[in-house]
Amino acid sequence: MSLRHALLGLLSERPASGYDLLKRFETSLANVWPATQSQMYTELSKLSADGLITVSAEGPRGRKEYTLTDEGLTELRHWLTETRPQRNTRSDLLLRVFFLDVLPPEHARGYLAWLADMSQREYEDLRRLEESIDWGDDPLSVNGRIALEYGLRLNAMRREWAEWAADRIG
Amino acid sequence: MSLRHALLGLLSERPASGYDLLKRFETSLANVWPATQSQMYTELSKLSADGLITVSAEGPRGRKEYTLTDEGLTELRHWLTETRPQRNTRSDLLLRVFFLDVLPPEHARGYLAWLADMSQREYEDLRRLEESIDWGDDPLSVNGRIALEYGLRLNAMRREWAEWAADRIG
DNA sequence: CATTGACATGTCAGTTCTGGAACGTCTAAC
DNA sequence: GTTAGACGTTCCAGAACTGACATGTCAATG
Repeated sequence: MSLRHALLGLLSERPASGYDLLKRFETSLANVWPATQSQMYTELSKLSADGLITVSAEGPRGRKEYTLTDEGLTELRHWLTETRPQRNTRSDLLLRVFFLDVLPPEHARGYLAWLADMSQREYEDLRRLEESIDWGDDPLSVNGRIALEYGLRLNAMRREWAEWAADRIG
Repeated sequence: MSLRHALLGLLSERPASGYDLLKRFETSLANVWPATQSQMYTELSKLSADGLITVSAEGPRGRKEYTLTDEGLTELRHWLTETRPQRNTRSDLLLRVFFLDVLPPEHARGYLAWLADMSQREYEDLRRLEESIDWGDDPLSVNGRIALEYGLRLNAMRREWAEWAADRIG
């Protein structure tokens, strides 16, 4: 149900079309809330029907530019302040750990080593991303930087943990 | 699609009924892969229809005990070795961070402070859980301990990050 | 013997999500 | 001119998931 709020959030910065939002998603929110194209267009229609956003302009190729309404902004604020994240996140990654013993130890260690590598690679990708961005003082920069820092710390922690875990097996 | 594998994994330890699995889930896997009762019974039926598990005994009150078949074990091993976790996990928590600037700074800091507290509480809960369990040398203890350690490290990291982030705002 | 609570399964309507297919338009480059 | 590629939207079948409701049995307690 939070794709809704992700879209409201993006539109709170500036008006955009579904296509624009799709692009913005790819380069930012996709990491924390993956969504497909069909899901986004569907959700935009619903948001529009619910009056949280409105078609503020139509461009070439049937382009529809959506703008956040006051009601939409209220809903976004409400979501941020009155509701708390609750859904336990699913982790395919950790689920596997529970059943590692059905594999021979060297395979299990192999999985953990792969995890460590993957975390390291993601860490480096994020570092490069961090360096490639011209961080300003604007709100989006501050928030984006904070979210990115979370990713950095997560991947660092994950790598260390995977290495620690590999040692415990066998 | 991984509830399937969670169930296969649990059944690889020993045969169990849907009800048994439900209980086992609550106390272990629920943290990494939440699932409802209806989902589990539905999935058990499908697994049985697909020949990955089989009804090995029927008990009182319509109890059906399921046992992993060879085919099921093969599928479990295949999942563990041949496939890689890919789905980016959704994080309601991080999603909010992106839009924190629509709130006044003190509210934003309040959210991060709440996050830090929550992480601290979860950390302590896990510590208590860790101490309450009699960890043996069996495979499940080893794996469970490893998964728990992940939770500990994650919450520790999250708390530090939230405190760091609160400092950056305003 | 009545009741409570754990045991035990099944079904269903409604929603969300996935992974595509389909369709059409504009622009720049060749 | 035409064609490739970016732009742009809509629809859909099927799977997964949620949050109930429905139904009944067995064992122990009072």
